[in-house]
Amino acid sequence: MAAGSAPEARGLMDEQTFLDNFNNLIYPHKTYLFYETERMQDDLWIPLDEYKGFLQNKGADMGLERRHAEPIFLERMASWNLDTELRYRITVFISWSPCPDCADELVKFLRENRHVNLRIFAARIYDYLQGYEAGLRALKAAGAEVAMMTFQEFEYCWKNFVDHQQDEDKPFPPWDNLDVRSEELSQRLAGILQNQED
DNA sequence: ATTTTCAAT
Repeated sequence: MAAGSAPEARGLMDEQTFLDNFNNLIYPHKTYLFYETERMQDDLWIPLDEYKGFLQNKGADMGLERRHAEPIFLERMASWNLDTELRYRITVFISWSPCPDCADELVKFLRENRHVNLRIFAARIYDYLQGYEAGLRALKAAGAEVAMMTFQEFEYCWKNFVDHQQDEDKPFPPWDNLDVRSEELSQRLAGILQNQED
């Protein structure tokens, strides 16, 4: 894609939207999801830039049907018609971890698409709905990697999915207590994933 | 240990 095209067309998010929605200390009422795709070739993962970008959940505003970010992503992925003879790795960075229903949908996708590996990094744990722990465990059991975003992932997204306009080398500005919160959430997630009861 | 949770008021 041309370097001069609009940020949105290149799959880039503006800086403030990123900082406002991926901050792991606050509780926004919306979800953003970055995704990128790689294909296995000669034992190496080759990035496929045409399958890289981001999306947001759809709200009840404008009379639209409410949809979580994950079904929108699954629909977008289905439209790619990835070659079942090849091996793909899709990495998702999502501001809220999948709810139980979305986890189930992702699990179903993984069962039906064995040629796709899925890695999910979440900024925060969405624990509002009953059964969220079982949903996360089901994702892991289906072969997905599930982890919390740490400084490394926040910085990665900043560099790879955020539009910095003139200042391409603008460093990621971490918020206070990013690391402390990330560590807390990682410990919580580890406990959830290790727990056997469903 | 903590909570504001893919809104609605």
